[in-house]
Amino acid sequence: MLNTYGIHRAVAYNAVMKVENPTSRDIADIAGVSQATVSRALRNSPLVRPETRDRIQKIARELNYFVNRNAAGLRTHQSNTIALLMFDETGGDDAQINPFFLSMLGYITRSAAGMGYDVLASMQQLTDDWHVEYQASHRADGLILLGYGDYVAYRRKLDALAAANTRFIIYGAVAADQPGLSLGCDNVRGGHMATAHLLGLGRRRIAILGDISKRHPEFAARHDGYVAALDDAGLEHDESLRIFADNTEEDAYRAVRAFLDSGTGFDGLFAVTDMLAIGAMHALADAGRQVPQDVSVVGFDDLPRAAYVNPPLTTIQQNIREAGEGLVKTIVGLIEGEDVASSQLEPKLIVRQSCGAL
Amino acid sequence: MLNTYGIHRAVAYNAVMKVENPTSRDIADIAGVSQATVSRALRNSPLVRPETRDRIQKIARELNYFVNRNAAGLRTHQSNTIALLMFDETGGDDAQINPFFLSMLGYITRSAAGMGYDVLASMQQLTDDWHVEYQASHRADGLILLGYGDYVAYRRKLDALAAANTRFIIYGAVAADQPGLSLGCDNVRGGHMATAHLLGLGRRRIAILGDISKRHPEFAARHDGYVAALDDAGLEHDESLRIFADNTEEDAYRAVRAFLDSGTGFDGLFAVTDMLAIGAMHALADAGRQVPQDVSVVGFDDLPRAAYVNPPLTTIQQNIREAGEGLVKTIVGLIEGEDVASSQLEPKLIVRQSCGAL
DNA sequence: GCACCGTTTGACAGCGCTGTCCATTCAGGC
DNA sequence: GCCTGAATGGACAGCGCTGTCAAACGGTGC
Repeated sequence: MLNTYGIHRAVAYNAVMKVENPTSRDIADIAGVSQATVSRALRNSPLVRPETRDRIQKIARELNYFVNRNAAGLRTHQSNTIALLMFDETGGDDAQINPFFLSMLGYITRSAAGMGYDVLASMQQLTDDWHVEYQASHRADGLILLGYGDYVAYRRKLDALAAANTRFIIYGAVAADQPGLSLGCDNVRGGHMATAHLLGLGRRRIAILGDISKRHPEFAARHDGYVAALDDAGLEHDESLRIFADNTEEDAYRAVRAFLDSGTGFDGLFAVTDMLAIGAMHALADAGRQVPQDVSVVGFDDLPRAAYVNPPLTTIQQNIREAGEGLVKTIVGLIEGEDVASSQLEPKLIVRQSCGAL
Repeated sequence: MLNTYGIHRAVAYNAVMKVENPTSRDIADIAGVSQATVSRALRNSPLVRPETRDRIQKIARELNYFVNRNAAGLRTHQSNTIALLMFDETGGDDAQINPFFLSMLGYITRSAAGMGYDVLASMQQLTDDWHVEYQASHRADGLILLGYGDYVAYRRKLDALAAANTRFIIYGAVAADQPGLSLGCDNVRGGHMATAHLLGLGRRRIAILGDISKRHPEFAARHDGYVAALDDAGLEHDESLRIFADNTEEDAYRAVRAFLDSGTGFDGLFAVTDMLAIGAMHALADAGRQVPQDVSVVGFDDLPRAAYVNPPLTTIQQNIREAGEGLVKTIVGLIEGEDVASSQLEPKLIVRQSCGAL
């Protein structure tokens, strides 16, 4: 390949000859215009005459030419890429990851593509500061964090990101003094809905299942909604109806079995996630309790499987599509200098057969 | 920010001052070496004295400097990125996507990270030639394709990729004359294992559930294994025991209900995926058939939920971890000019309670 | 003291693109 | 015919890095 201008490799182009890894200069030589004009034409600049533009674009298409993103990115100081970081703090067992994330990933990549952005995906345990690097190295213009697991453990990261001036948005976990943008479902409202539904069916002894500590702000918020609903109904909330479980099906199973063994009476159960609800329903079934007659169960998330467990699970749906699209729209807005803010999405009660009137 | 050499913005550096978006030149000025030396030091070149290297790296760390990937990529003509394209041809309902993919994604991103590569994720319906662009635009050095759905529909894409000299590897779908590299589970062997297991339990009327047409080469291969196992046992395979279903739980449910209504007798069922098996088990239960007594069921994939359905599902496990890591290792090998080849992974029979002796 | 050599560093070009500034062209008005 | 201004395209610099080549440096042996 000659690169001496004037004897450029593509000058001798004709309909037959193809250039192997064409650059905009090759296209320019073939089209008989300057390289700058090619650049403009391909970005649909109004500065080039439509006929010229079309001719150039046609040649580019024929030669399978695409703008070199490294060069463009170097020049413009942006990558048109957002990094999607999935924090996996459940202990590293991939098989247990909430399939919810996969749907989200789909909506995120598609709506990012629609806005001209690529998505760099990463799933890791928390190590030191790998996440700061994405923006500093110009690989991504902004970050979306899908935190899953222990909030306390990654709160430090949020502070580090904020300190490094990184543009980021976090899904779900929202604590009052948290830096950066966030988007999540209105967990308080969701918890309220779930509990109010059980109350509406005449249930009075409603247990809550999950880790509602500060480690999981979203679960804690669901608990707040639960308490508020009880309060609205004029009921005290009974601390003995709190069942702790890590967010896995197995742990929920164990916890509910143990709770049943303890003999505490209850007629309703609000599990802070569907995975927990499903584990709980197995435990109830294995202990000979009828769902929904003896105990009515409400979950949270509306996993695909929620509709197929036995009985089908009443749950609170997070609008995954809105969430994914909202995350992208917000982070892109932040990148492009618009005025954006954190927001919450409305949860929705999905009624199925795991709840019944007393 | 002054960029005139000699009055460079970072020249006046002292322990307190920090540069905002440092470049290697800033580091050089501060360290009192040339920019080239900084570049070398950060890549651990043996050409720089260890003390100099350490000093430079320390400064870089302090200033939160990271190599600009666009600039490096422009210079070296590579991006150290692989694109992961998830073909979604199931009709676009994200909720039904196989959670299998999510685990895979985890292994892929982690092993890519371990080899110094980032992963660009994309989930799309098939459009024209978007996937060719990744390499041509220097956004990715190679592609991993996780095809899901209709093979016929994306076979055209594989040919286009091959024609454009794109480096790619496809997971799962393997047809004899297919271009490019592939890695998948040995589906014939898996189908054989599943069927042989049922035969070993005394089952003789074994139905097969799924779309085993050429649209799904991996399912067709599982069917081949099924036929081979029957053959090994001296049994004819009975075409009336083929139950067609799209790869969703609901469709499997409907198909099996219809099959039961048709009155064809059977005592074993090999579902070509776990999702199908789960739908089938619901259908059997709702029709009053006992699993495993009346009908023993084997699935394929070993989804996380397979262990938690009722009864727990006997299935063929694809080693997702090996698969994810193998895909990355192979595509990186291809990118870096090593001698790599397509390969198949050994499936494994996971025995649970959905099968029993007759 | 000097030529020689290995080690370490610096100077420099240029990867392919975009944005700025300048040159050319042409239509229309005088 | 000449001037003006809009429309169109070209020249050029430089984004931040890496690889090549050459220079400087500090021993070593004669």
